[in-house]
Amino acid sequence: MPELPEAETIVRGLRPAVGDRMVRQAEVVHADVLRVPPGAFRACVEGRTVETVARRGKNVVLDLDRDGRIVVNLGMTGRLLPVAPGEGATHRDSTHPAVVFHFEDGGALIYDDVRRFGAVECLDAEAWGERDRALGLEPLSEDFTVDALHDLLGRSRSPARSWLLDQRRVAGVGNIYAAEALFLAGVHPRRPANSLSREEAGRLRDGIRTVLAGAVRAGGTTIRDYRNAEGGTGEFVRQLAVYGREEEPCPRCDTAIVREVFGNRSAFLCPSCQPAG
DNA sequence: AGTGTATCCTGCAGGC
DNA sequence: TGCCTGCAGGATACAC
Repeated sequence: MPELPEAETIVRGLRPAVGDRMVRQAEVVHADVLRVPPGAFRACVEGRTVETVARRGKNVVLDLDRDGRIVVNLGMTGRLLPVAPGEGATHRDSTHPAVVFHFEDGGALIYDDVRRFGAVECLDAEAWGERDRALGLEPLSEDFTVDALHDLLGRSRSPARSWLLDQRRVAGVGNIYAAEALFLAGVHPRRPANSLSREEAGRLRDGIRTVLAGAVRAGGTTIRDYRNAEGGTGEFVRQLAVYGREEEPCPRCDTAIVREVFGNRSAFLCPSCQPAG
């Protein structure tokens, strides 16, 4: 998906576009991105006002009046496309609309998703609290310390890459940034999480923050589908060291980058900078 | 507890 | 041109 930097970029683009607007009607084009029947979803959102836009992990959170929230997980190909009032509730980049929020002022917000792996939910305070607690540390927050990371890593023997993809531990890292962070830390993706020394945990913490912050600055990474709220691409792809660069030279040592498949996903690594256990 | 596998769905690139 | 296979920023459920 859109990982943390893409979600953050979308949130920043959406803020000026959707704040203080009342949802007059939610048009459900593809109910499979909902987790409840369309009628229940519509009843939850219609007549409520979007107050602010936030992010939690990879999720875009639209805060509603009366303590409700629209929570959007963009899956692999989800997009949130705002439409200004008077533009007719369509968007030139919307090829596969799944849910269209029609605002009272004539504007709209389109949730578009080619593969429909994403999810759009309307949660009350309690359900959101539960969801929030199920998600792990925010990697760009102050809480994400070396001690916290090292302690969490120590509780699991799963491979470091799989560990990073689990949103219950650290929220927001996906396959691209896991590959990049592990490269920066010099840690092989298959290394058991609990085998990382404190020093390695420190490098991993720094690597995660460096790569996520850099990607936010570049507006995210567009491989194919990702677009920000303005329909533009993310330029971090130029700065990727290993992801998608099989057989290309490692930027640090020129050794050929290797692709290894495990846990159903491709891992990319430099066999020289990231030695196996 | 961890892992391999399958599933949801569509589109695109590459090989023949 | 067309057909086929493999692949994709995610998440989950299942059998070992």
